[in-house]
Amino acid sequence: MNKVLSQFKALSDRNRLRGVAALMHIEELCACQIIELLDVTGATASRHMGVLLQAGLVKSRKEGRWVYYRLVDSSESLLFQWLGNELKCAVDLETDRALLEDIVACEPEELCRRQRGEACCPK
Amino acid sequence: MNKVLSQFKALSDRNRLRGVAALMHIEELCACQIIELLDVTGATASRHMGVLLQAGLVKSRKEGRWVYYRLVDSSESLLFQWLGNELKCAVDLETDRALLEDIVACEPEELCRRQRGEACCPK
DNA sequence: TTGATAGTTAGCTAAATAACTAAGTATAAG
DNA sequence: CTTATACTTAGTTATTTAGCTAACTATCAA
Repeated sequence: MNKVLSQFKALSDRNRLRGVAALMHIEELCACQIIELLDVTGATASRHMGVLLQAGLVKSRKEGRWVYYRLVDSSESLLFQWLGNELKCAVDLETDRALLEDIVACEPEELCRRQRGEACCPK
Repeated sequence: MNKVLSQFKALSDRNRLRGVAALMHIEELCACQIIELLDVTGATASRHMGVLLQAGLVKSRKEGRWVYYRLVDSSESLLFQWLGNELKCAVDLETDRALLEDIVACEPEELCRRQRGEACCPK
């Protein structure tokens, strides 16, 4: 039951759940995109994604300096089906969904530039 | 997403998950049976069941001095289906399942007698 | 090779939480 | 009415954890 427990623990944090919800919409997100979405430091985002990785809910791939995350293959499981249904109508995720649109409109490079204070793409 | 979050939080504690797992086997359990299963004080068991109640995962009914718990009606949901599947093979729940058999073999009255130190039913 | 950048790890602090004991509430029994 | 009993609530303590800053690693560019 340790695996199940670690998965519930991973999903029982608001920011991590927001990250998972985002990945149910966008398929793949760069670390810097998650930082932008959650509005936390890179360190915090990294640790959150680490928890999701450890729990086996998310996988990552590294491409140059960038790390990309997506849901694991078993994300068709009943758990994710249930979660998708529950979150479908979540009012408090609407701002996230809008924010996500802006975020994916940016290339990671531009986003990172923005994050270190240099003016960049729309919004 | 607050409801989902509270459900994940409720399920992300080992003792609460053990309680839910037990209720997936037995249908209805008295508070004193849960105390016995988890081997915690009454206060602790009560608070745990309170969390599960608040999260809408469990319901309770009072009968005289006894309080009985069972899963909510929607326990056929995909979440519980998934959970049932995951826990089916959980090795570390086997002792719980054996313990449960002993526990339900006792009437609550006998069990409570045992809990306050008086000798009682088998085991 | 040197410097910049994306992300992770380490160390710290503040907040959340699980456990206990003790006090309180509600029901049954004498 | 009084006492015992089943459970809950309040208050305390110890552990866990989410957040930050700072230091570190790895990759890219000049």
